[in-house]
Amino acid sequence: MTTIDLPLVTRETAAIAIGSAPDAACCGPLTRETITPADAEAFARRLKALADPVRLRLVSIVAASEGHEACVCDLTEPVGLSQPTVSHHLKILTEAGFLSRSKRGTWAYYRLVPGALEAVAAPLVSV
Amino acid sequence: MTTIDLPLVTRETAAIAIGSAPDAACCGPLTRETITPADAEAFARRLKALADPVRLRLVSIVAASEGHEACVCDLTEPVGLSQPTVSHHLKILTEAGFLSRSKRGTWAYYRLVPGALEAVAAPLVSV
DNA sequence: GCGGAATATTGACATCCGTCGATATAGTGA
DNA sequence: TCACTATATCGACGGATGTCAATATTCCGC
Repeated sequence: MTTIDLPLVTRETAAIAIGSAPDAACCGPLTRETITPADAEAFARRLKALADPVRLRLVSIVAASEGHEACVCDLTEPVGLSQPTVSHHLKILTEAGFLSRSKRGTWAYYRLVPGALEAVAAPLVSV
Repeated sequence: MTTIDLPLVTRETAAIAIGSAPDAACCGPLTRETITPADAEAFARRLKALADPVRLRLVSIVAASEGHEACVCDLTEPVGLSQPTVSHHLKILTEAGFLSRSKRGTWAYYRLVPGALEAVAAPLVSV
């Protein structure tokens, strides 16, 4: 069977998953007006998912892989960590909306969600 | 006396503090080629400094303040935390190169380092 | 120099996080 | 149905992190 698990859709990621304008991440530019506590909480949650050296490498490796996707077995060796740990990091990235998971056979293929990285970068740029 | 504490200059922040081209953050776009473990470590360290709701609010409040600077006494009440905790967060942001500290009298004024936020956002955008 | 105010540092505490080994789950092929 | 493979989940452990009260430090005005 072939199933596709889209990333967990929350109020923050809905705008990205649905529309074609991923710029509406969570909030306007940080430096224009003070961010609300709720928006800060949501934005911090997504940044935290990315703020780990292993997860940054996983995102980078997936994006640079053949067909822009990779299975867990392809990722374990490059990062030098156990399979459960790699699966754990991939789950965090998927739930944060950065990766999507599609299972084909016994393999689970992960790929970058288009616009997700740009969306999290948007509030950081002034103009 | 009046002293100015520039943010801690490391190999990662040196390019920002010195030059006028803050784009050379640490690495090229994440999605173009796989990031090196060392670059991932450095990039994660800077993202982690930003990935906290309180610190995001502090950055936002400082940037939106009069004269683009604020002292600790101005920041304690808005975030609703104790003075030591606010000083702790400001130290983390300063050491990560996002804020600079200048002491005038008993007060310590913090301001946003120009280009620091844009520099951390750069590796996340594809083009 | 002394008292007071603003800030930084210290020490303690609870919680969260990254990691692994062991195990469970799901799919394949014989 | 039965091994075998790939992946996910669980439980445990050590280390990092956010918070506060107490204290130290630094600076100003008198």
